[in-house]
Amino acid sequence: MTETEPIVFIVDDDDSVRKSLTRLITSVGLKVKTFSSANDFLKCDPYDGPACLVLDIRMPGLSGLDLQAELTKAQRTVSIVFISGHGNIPMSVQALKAGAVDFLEKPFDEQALLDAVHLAILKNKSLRQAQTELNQIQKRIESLTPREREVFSLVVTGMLNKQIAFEMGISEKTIKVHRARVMQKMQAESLAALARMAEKADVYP
Amino acid sequence: MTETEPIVFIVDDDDSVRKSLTRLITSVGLKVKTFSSANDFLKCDPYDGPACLVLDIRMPGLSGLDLQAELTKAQRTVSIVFISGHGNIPMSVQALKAGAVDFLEKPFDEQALLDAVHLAILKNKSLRQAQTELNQIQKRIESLTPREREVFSLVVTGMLNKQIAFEMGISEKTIKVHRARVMQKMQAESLAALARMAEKADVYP
DNA sequence: TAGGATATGGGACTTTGGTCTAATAGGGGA
DNA sequence: TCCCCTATTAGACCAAAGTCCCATATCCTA
Repeated sequence: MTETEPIVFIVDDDDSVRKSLTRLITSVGLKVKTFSSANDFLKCDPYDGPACLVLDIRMPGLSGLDLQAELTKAQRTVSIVFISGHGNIPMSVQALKAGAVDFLEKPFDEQALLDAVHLAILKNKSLRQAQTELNQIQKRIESLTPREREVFSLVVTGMLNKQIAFEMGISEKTIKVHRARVMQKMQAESLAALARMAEKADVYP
Repeated sequence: MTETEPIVFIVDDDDSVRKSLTRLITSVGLKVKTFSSANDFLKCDPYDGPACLVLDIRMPGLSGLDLQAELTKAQRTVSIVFISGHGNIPMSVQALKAGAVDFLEKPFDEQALLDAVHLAILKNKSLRQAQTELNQIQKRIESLTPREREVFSLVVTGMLNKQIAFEMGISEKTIKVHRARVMQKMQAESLAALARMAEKADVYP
């Protein structure tokens, strides 16, 4: 597994802002890709790696907040640092409540922006990691047959095969069969590992 | 276990604001307690139940943000809804980054405030619940002897007693003894339950 | 209609975990 | 000095889980 390089996306309709941001961010060795509108960014291929988005609030067409909403809807995980020339409090509140990493006013302190970008990349990395892990677990759960899923959810509560058999009204022998398949399909080498997966996938109420 | 009643604390130096807020919030059946300064609130006994704090930003003495910082430092879990007459973007950003539930500008929409308060109470409830659960688990972990803790962390990775014994260079028999004590002290009725506790307490890297 | 996936079970066997009793040994506090 | 906690181990035994190999009965699809 190669460590993918982080990319900083910049979406701002102002050409000079894009240029100065690019200069600033590339100066610390980060890769940059710029877009002059939210729609351009939405049209581009979702980047499969740690990504940060430096996003202007006020733009013709889709606004920064609109873009944020679209990305959330499309389940594209980018960590956003907002920059605004004429923002207001409700905007900043909405942005942060929707998960933005920071919200800076123009003219911003260069170091503050770089800090925010680095933090966003870090957060994005761990977010992506947690997400892919969860996806894998859920995909495995989907590969279970209905009966296996039933056994799975009872097993991870700590019930004995005997008890599960009674609960489901079938033989303990059959539970063993299902259970073995669950362990195999979930790729769990131990009950402890299975329980951890269940915990992450929120199988418990 | 009796369900403790939620309380809405109001901290604002303006008498008339306190009064109108109290009227509004009690009108939906919530209990209210008011304070005219941040220090007064800090001096009062930490309430052990779901709590929401409606907090003014600008006040003589400690500001709302100062109070938020103090509460965080003191590990007092209250969910905060900020209200501000003369706030600005950096303030709102700081407040939300520090975990505030909402940040409303005066004059605020009454329904918006009530919604925020209700949301804050909900969040506070689940926060408190997760916290007390975590505390219990950590207290139990602390009650383990060093050797037991070692066995604990190896057990929850799914290792067999035999493997743990080899890893620790002692007899499998001893592992069984430690393991039994771990289950007892952690109040886990099954390996699955133990693994879930370990997951919550972040025993894994 | 043949084959695959699913669900169900039995028999026989091994490994693993849990429990009970009992014992030894060192460190530290009353 | 004596007792408690901690750590260590043994033997005996039972319960639980996992693993073979096997068989039957659906249901759905190619």
